[in-house]
Amino acid sequence: MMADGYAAVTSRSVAAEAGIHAGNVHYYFPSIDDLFLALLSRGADRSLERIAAALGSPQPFKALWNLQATHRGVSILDELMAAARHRKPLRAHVTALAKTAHRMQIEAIRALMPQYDLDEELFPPELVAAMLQGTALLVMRQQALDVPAEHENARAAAEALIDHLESRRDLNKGSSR
Amino acid sequence: MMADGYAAVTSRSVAAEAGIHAGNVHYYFPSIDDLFLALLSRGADRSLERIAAALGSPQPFKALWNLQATHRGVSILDELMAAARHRKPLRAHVTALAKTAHRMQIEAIRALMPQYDLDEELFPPELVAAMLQGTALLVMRQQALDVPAEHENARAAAEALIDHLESRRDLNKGSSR
DNA sequence: GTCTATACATAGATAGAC
DNA sequence: GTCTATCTATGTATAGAC
Repeated sequence: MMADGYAAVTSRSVAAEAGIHAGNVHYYFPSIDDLFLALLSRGADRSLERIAAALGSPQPFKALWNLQATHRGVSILDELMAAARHRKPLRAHVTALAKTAHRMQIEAIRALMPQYDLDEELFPPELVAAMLQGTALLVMRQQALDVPAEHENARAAAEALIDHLESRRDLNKGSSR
Repeated sequence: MMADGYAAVTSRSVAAEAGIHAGNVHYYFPSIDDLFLALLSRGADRSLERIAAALGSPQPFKALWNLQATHRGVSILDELMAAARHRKPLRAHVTALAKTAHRMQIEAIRALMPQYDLDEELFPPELVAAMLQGTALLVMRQQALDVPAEHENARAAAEALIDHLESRRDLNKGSSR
């Protein structure tokens, strides 16, 4: 799926990859959508756990960035979202996961905002979340498309900015003691 | 394509939509990839023109945001990028367009940076471009997935931030005269 | 230029042997 | 549980009538 897109995931291609025979795929996953749903639900739990862990870590923004700008699961969900556009049975499940992940982040970021010393008028949690996740998504996509040199600058600059925010947060924590 | 994903674009579905017959689609577009390529190349010129116009407008960041967070062409390119992952003939053309658009923006933003009063150490042009485009991409996607209320906050906050940057730029221009 | 008909390949899914 | 075989549907593409 990652190499050739969701449309390349067929009973036969999956069977070939797994070293079994095509009919057998339907024994475990009656329909192909069931296979995607299994992939999604297995990934969903892990994904939400990882986000929760990142949000509770010592450097939440940095951890969230690392998750969304480097983790394979993000690209898989990206592909599943593309698949959900023409596979109706998937759609509700994918959107539900996206919404849950979104709300988790909004609430956690809202609680963290005071520590990061950002103007909350200009940077409400919804925007911070969208900027963080959106920038990560774009960098991941550039990486998939471009020659390596193209996206490295953006990635490095994003990490430097986040490190800057984290170090400012550390200062705030120190001064509030 | 926008409603059901690129995989729903078939000789028959296109013919039905156009009110003609399936074989006729292949008369104009020998293969389906040719159809996608035609769509891409027609969109590419327009798209680059629109980006150039935005970058040269009185409020470049705002214009770029409006283009990338509201324009239909962005979603089409998004879908074509998904298609390019498993349709090899498309891949080179899609990446070429993405690269060209990317470089145009980087160069223009680099020239504009001094006016926007941003710390260029923290915000190099590559990062500004990635944040702007990435945030727009995410908001567009939220809009496609969520109930309307979900993405409105992020969109409104992004626009307020950009308006803030634009007004600060106007002040700089005024004081430099 | 548009239609009908059709060849060909591949996908989804099921049945039944082993 | 895994295999083979097969049905059915759909998509790509071509040929030839109108």
